[in-house]
Amino acid sequence: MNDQDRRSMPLFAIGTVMKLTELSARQIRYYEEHQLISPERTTGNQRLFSFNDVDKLLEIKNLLDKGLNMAGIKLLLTDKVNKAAEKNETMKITNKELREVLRNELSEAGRFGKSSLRQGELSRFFVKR
Amino acid sequence: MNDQDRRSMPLFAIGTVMKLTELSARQIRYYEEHQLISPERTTGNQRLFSFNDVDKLLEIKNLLDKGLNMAGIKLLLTDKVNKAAEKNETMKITNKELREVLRNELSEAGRFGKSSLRQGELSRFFVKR
DNA sequence: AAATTGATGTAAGGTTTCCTTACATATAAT
DNA sequence: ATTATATGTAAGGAAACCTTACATCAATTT
Repeated sequence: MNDQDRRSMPLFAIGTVMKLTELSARQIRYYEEHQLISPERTTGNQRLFSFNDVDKLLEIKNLLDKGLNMAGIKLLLTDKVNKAAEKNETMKITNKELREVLRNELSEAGRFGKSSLRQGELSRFFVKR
Repeated sequence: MNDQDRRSMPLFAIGTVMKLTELSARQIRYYEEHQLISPERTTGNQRLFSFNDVDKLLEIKNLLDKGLNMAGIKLLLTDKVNKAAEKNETMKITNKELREVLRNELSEAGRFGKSSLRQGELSRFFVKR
């Protein structure tokens, strides 16, 4: 079993994810509805989230705090742009530029919630190689 | 938040732990009853297990496979012996000897279950420093 | 300004998972 | 043979989760 397998293992119930991310169940389900995440299900249809899912949710939260809407967040998180970028120089630049543009359009922001876990932090559960 | 905090965070419902360890709920609760683990609880009294708990359960499973009984496992896992050993040369030796004795009393063992996760493996979720 | 859209709250009714307690069982120890 | 150990199983109840639907409130659009 490699890291990627571990990161995508269905582990957490939604209650745990709520605490981990400080998002409401409504929000989490809403983001799933809009295909930002797609947690596995138990045989009884209950959601089980992976580390990847939680990391994504933390990133979503981060971008929400900065004022982005679903569309923007989707653009930044969606495979389309980011994954394509990894394999394509031109895309990579486009992606970078996109991030810049979005970043510049942000309100100066800065006020953080009282989140106990910051975006990307859960990743440290994993071994970096 | 440091590694130890992360390792002891209450994260997993018992169903998840069952899959992770391939132990029955009955077994897991039994080991708690006998103070081998002590998972947190939700406000509604449902168990939430940490990485440490799961790692311990995997170790318990390992020792079970080797024919140890609760008493032996308890000796090997319990703070008393191991933690004390870290700080005391004499104890350390005693502990080592104890391990030897127990090891020698094992049936030659060897047959493993079809466990998808081996003892210690979950630890790799964490950063080793 | 009024209507629409986007994002989240909340409530109802139902299902699944988990809880404890208790008793059954099989193997091992005495 | 009896007792102890470790686990299975079942019952009844509580907690957590599910979907659906409607409410709300801010931001857009008309």
